[in-house]
Amino acid sequence: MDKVTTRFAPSPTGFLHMGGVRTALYNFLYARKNNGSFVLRIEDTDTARNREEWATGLVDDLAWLGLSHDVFAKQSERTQVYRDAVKKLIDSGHAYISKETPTEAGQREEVVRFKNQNKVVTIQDIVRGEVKVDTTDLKDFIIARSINEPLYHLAVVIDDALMGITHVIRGEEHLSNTPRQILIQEALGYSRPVYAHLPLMLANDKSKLSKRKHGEAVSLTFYRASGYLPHAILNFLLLIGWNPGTDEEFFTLEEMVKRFDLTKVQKGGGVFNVEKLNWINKHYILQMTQEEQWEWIDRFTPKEYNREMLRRIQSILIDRISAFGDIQKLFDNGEFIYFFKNPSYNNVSIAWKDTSIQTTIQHLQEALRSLSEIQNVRWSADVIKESIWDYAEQHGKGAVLWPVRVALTGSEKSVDPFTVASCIGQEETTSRLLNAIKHIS
RNA sequence: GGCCUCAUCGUCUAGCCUGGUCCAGGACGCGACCCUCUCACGGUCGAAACUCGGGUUCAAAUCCCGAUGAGGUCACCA
Repeated sequence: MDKVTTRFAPSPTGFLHMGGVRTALYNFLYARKNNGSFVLRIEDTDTARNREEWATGLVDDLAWLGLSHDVFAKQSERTQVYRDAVKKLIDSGHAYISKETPTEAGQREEVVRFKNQNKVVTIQDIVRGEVKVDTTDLKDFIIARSINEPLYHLAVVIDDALMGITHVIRGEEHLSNTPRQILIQEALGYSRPVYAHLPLMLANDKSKLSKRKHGEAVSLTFYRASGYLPHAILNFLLLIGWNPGTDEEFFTLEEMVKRFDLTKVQKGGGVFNVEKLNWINKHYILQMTQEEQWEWIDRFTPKEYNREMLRRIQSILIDRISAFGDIQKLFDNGEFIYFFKNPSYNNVSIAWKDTSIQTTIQHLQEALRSLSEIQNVRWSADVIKESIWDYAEQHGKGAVLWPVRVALTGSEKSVDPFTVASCIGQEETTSRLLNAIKHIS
């Protein structure tokens, strides 16, 4: 039996989108599972729309995801192969040169059309089962703009055959195109690969995920830039359209390879839902070591934020984010900025509920007093808490702790006062308490 | 519009092939409560679905037919 060979064949006309990533993943997994070969083929026959940087980006994105390929090819470097095939088709009477009247700029006066025999094609699709299509209404479709310029369907068929692709795993949008490819395939005397048409990756409105319609948030680039982990993305995408039939949700790449099974692929399209991605990403962030987390935090946080403080509040940050890009969003929203600069008390009430100003000042002064008794070397959240806890319990935790916390943060919502105090240090804590007292006096 | 595909909680889905164990299971999200000075985390509990109509059968989410709905595709794009 032939060695299992799959391929991912994107065209470099834009960013790699999430549907494409899943297609790549499934192809990769199926090849690896069967000790086969995974081909990455850049489909750049449309010279007008291709751009080299997109091709480079595609390769880079796949590498970042860890979806390594065994064979790399570019259609633009294979023109001779296509030319030979076109000649062969014409010589054998399966295709002919046709005179045309161009209706748009760039169109040729002569193109190569396939001579359609109008037969019924029956496809055995792994995920869809048997699909029968009458190819009559395809007419004599165009397969090349000229002998040197093959069109998509022709190039795909030739490449798949010559590269020994055994399994064509691609999105359902190609199901309708399959009959015409099979026609070309048969005319060229190639054997037919196994087809598996994957359910579509849908947007919230249930239509096919597309950049034009749904914006940047459909491209891998967006998630990469937002600090999502490559493996979390793969794990998330894996589960849209496939599942192991158990309740398991997390898989290492090795487990994916071992468990993946084309016959368990879903038929219905699946909506790309970010909440679940966030949850999976968070799960993997929590699995990282502190050092690993730090590398990402450092990379995704603007330089102006003090790294020493950033390190101190690492676990707090990790607690609040689902992707590393969220850190900047948090800071941009004004959250946690009290770790980096003095708070202002202008838009916040320092006193707790209906506690009087007098009493609040008393509490703040008491906090100041007991905190000043802590030896600087012992300055830590636990010690700080211990030093004011009894007093707070006696006089009402809200009445005491709220003003202390607001004095330190200038915010109604924040991390607890003990942690904040321990992070900003004894001197700064003292200074902020003093400022707060001054502010309400 | 022609052709093709699909149809279980808001979303991802298990179950469907091999009808009964399903007044339909899990997860995300959501809600409530607990924890708690606030926020977040965490814990507990909860609401939430078999598109509709026929048929087959003692019995249908599961099989058959039809309707409806949704999506895809019909380029000298891929």
